[in-house]
Amino acid sequence: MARTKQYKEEDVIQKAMNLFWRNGFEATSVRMLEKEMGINQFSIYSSFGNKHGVFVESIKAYKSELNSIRNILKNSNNGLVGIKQFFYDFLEFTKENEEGKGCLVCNTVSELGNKAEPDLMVELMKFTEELKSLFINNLKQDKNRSQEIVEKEANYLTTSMLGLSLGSRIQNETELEDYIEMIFNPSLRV
Amino acid sequence: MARTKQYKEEDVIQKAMNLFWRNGFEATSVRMLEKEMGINQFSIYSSFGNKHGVFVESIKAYKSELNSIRNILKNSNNGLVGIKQFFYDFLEFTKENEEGKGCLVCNTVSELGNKAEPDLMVELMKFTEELKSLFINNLKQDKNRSQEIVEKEANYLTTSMLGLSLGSRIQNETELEDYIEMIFNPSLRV
DNA sequence: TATTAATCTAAGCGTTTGCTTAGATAAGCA
DNA sequence: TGCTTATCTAAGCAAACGCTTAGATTAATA
Repeated sequence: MARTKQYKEEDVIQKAMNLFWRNGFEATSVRMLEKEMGINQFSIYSSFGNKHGVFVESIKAYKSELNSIRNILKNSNNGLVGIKQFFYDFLEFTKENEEGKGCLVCNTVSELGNKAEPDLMVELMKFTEELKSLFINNLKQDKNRSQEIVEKEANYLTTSMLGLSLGSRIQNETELEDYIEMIFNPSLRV
Repeated sequence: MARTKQYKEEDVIQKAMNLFWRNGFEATSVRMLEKEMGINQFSIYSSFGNKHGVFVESIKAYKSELNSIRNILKNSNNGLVGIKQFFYDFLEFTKENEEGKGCLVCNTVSELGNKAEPDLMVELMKFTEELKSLFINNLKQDKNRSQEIVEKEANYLTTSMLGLSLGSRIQNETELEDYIEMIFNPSLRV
């Protein structure tokens, strides 16, 4: 028969993901991927088709990387407290290995916007929707909330996560802590 | 003597800014700038040095474009009400000419992060700081707020603006309105 | 051990990138 | 009107881009 692969695709995607996370899609070249993934361009293209294919798989890997903190939220049954914890967990998550990377999905939305390829767009949207539904679950755990207000609060929390992602890239710890604390213990009212 | 310029630099920068706003820095090529600005590459380079120079001037132009709604906030003396109005004004601003562009400064922060050239970074940071100081001014207009809480609230509002910018690129009107309303009329509390 | 076929290396494909330059053009002063 | 000189056009530079391909290598089967 024939020769066997000298790498596991999940291993090299993990490395590709970290590169995309640091640099974004456009600013990451196939030559850079080659070095970081530790395999030749031929192998990259035979395994993933093209650069876009590597990226889509990286996004999927990112989402399962996020599963650890996602599951903490999913398994919590303490309503808002669990959501607040998720905000702090997420902030820690963005700082692992290297600071100022933010969230890969949010970064991608910002970089490509509505110009993302359909299959990629699906992955990005699923991310936001899943987040929102997790928020809704936990919001419902605190009784005496109407369906209507839960929906509004979930929309608010989802967009707030986008702010946290972008904020984590340029703001200091105090500013970010003030941000999270103010979300869950607000003092503003018009 | 010699020939005179056939274009005003402020005019062509305005057009460059719109292109950068739609596409981001990397995804905007000098050939695209050439067409959009209506002048030859030679003129671009003799007027602005290089692509980066065009971009820095575009960021400055963007900031003065934002002056109209910035001044509404600056001249307001109704505290939080003025800040809330600014959030809505900003949302309208991001939709002018074309939807889903977000805020050029926020987009740039997301694209380049801490890899931005120093002179560009200065412009980006000035933007955030100025925003924060405007918020502080208005927060102080509502009496019985301590200096300490004003600082926290300003940090919160600044990061919230980042969320609004990114949100404006992917979320619908309802989600965005829920977001703003919840900021200024919060129902969450842990 | 010889055969087979997938995986490897490395060179190279055509395009596009940011930027430069030689020569044509034209505007103001003598 | 003729000279001067900055601005224009358009061609072209090296480097980097995403991607392909020919040929060497290697592991599993017969």
